[in-house]
Amino acid sequence: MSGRVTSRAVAERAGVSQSAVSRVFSGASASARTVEKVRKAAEELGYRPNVLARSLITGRSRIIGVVVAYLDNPFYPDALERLSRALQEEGYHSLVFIAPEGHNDTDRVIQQMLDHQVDGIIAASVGLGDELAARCKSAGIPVVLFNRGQPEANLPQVTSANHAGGRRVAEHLVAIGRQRIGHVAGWQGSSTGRDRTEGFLTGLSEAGIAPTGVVPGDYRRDKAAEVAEELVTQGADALFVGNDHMAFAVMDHLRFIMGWRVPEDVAIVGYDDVPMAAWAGYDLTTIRQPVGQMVEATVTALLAALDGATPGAQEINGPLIIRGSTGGAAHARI
Amino acid sequence: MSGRVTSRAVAERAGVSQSAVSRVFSGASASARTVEKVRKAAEELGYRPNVLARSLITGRSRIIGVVVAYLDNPFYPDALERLSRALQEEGYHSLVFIAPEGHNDTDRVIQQMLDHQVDGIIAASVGLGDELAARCKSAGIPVVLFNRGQPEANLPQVTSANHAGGRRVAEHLVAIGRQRIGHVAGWQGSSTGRDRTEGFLTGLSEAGIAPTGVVPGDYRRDKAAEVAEELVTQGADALFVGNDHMAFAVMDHLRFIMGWRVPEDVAIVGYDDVPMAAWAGYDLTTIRQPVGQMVEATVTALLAALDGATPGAQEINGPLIIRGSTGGAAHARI
DNA sequence: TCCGGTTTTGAATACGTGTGCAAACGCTAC
DNA sequence: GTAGCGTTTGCACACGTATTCAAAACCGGA
Repeated sequence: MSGRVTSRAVAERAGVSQSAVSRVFSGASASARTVEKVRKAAEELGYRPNVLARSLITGRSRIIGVVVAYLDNPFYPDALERLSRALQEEGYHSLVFIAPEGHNDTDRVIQQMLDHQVDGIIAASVGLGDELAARCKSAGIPVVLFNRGQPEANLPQVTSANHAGGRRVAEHLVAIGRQRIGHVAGWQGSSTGRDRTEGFLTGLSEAGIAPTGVVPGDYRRDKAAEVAEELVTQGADALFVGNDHMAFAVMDHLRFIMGWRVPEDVAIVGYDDVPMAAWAGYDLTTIRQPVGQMVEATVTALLAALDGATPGAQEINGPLIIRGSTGGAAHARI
Repeated sequence: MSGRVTSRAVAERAGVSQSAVSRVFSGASASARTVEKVRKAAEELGYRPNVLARSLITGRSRIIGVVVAYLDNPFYPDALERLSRALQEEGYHSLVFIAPEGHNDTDRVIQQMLDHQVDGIIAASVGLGDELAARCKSAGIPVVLFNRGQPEANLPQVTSANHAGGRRVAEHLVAIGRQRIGHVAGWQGSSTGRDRTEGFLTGLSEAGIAPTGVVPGDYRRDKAAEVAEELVTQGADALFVGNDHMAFAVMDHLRFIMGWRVPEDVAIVGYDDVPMAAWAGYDLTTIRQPVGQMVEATVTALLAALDGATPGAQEINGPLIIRGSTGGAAHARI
C-alpha cells in the first residue's frame, strides 16, 4: 500500500529498534520476547527484508550467475534445471543468461553478471575471454566451467571423461564387427568436441583401423545430416556422432530421407545420453554424461571456491549405454 | 585487487566529485571535459557501477523474474530463451527460477523474487496463488502469465487460441475420414489443457461425432503412452494428444512397442509445433503455438504494465500444421 | 542487597550510488 | 566591465539494511 514496508516501520510498530528487527531476520541472537514482538509486527505489516540492501552491506548477494549457450540441445535444459535446483538447496539463486551467438557477447554477458555483484559464475559450455577471466579473479568472483575445458585459463572445470568416452565408442564399434567407421565430429573449437574426436581416433588406431572419414558437424543438426550422408555414401557402415543432438538428426536423415536401416546398414553412436536417446523411436547407443554427478561436482567446486579454495579440473566417468542403434543388448556381451 | 573500486575512487582520481561520476554513468548531463576525465579515470581503474546500490536508490532493479515449470517439454526451453533475449533487448535481465513440483512451492519462489526487488514477473505455465497475486499487486509488481490463463485472477495473460485450436484438430480428423477419435488430454488443472479439450469436443460434436474416449495424460510421457494404448485398444483410429511432448511418447509407444502404423492404423495430432515435430522421425501434425509472437506479446504487456497500464488477456492464433502423422499434405486440400 | 559476568539492546555508522539544491561557472549582450 | 541567464558542479542526504560499541538489562550467587 503505502510504499515499501521497511525494517524501521516494523521496529516502530514492535516498539524496538531497527537493529533488533535486523537481528531477528538475519538470525543473530535476540531474546525470545523481542523475537516474538518483531515477528508479530512483521507479519501484520507484511514485511520482508530487502535483499538488495542486505547484499549491498554484506557484500554477498547469494546469487550465482549461470551462462548457458544452446538450449536447443536437450542436454542443457536438463543441466540448467539441475544446477538451478542444486543451487537453491544451498541457499543460492541463479541469474541465468542465455549467451548470444558471437563470442564477444559472452564476455559482455559475464561483465553484466559482475555488475550485478554475483557471488560466483558457472559457465556451461561457453568459453571465457582471458581478460575477463582475469577480471573475475581480481574481483574475487570464482568461475567454474561446466562441460567445457579451457586448459590455458587454469579455471576449475567439470567435464565428463570425453577422451575415454570417444575411445570406448571406437572399441564398441570395432567389437560389433564394423570395419568402415566414420565420425561426425563435434565443434572442434570446443574441448569436448576435440577430446571426443581424439579419444575416438586413438581407439580406432589401437584397433588398427583407419577412419573412413572425420568431418565436423559443429553440433548443428543440418550440418550433421549433410556430413552423415557424405560419409555413408563413401561406404561407412558405422558412425560416431559427436553428441546425441546431432545423432538424432543423422538417424532421421539416414532412415527417413535416404532409406537406410539402423543398425543393419549403418550403426550409430551418440554422446550424452539425453533422455530422448532412450526413446523407442531412436534407441540410441551413446556414452552417458552423468548430469547429476557433473552438476553436483560443479556446485561443490563452486562452493569450495567461494570458501577460498582453488579446485582443479575434474573429469566424471560415464558408461557406454548400448542400445538398438548398434544392435542392442545382444551384442553387449562382447 | 584492493577491494571494490567505487565511484568515489574514480572521482578522486579524475579530480571531480562523486556526483559527477554518477552523472556520467547514469547518462545525466555533464560537460564534455568532465565526461572525458571521468571516462579515462574509470577505464584506468576498471570501474563499473554497482547495480545493487543503483537499484537500491532508484527503486528499480531492471530485473524481471521468470518462473518456469517443466523444462523437459522442449516448448519451454525455447520460450525461455526467447523471453530472455527479448528482455535483454529492452534492457532488462531475467532472474530465472525453475518451479519445483508442488504448488505451494511456486508461491515461495515468487515470494523470493519479490524479495529480490524484481521489477516484474513472468509466470510461464504456472499458476499463482490468490494471496500472492494480491501481494504482487499491492507491491506494484506487475505479473504476466505466459501460456496459462487464470480467469479468476484478472491478470494480464498471453495464451494461444487453445479452444479454437482444439476445434480445428477435430475438424481436420473428421475431414480425413476418421470416425473413432480419442483424446489424450492435457492436465485438466491447466487452462490450456481444459481449453484444448473443450474446443476439441465442441468440434467433434459439431460434426455429430462422439469421442471414442477422453482420458487425461497430464502432460506426462509415461501416462500418455499408457492412455493411448488403452484408447487404440478400444478401437480408436485417430488420437488428439494434448501437446507434442506427449504425442512423441504416444507415437513411439504405438509404433515401436505395439507395432501400429501411423497414420494408416491411427492418425496422431499434437499441439505446440515444437521443432521436433518437424523432424522426419515424427513428422507430426500439430497446432502451432507461435512462440515468437507469444513472447513478443508477453514482453509488450509487461512493459505496458510497468508503465502503469493494465493489459488484459490476449489470445494468439496459430495454424494447423499438417504433416505425415495424419497423412500429410495430400490431405491438406480438404 | 550487591556484585561480576553474560546477554540483549539501541544509537550510530557504513555499504555505493542517485538526486535536490544552491553555489559556481561560462557565455552573450549591453 | 558587468548584468543576466542557462549550464555544470559539489555538497549533503537518502535508499534499507548489517554491524560495531558502549550502555543497559538480566541472572545467579554470596
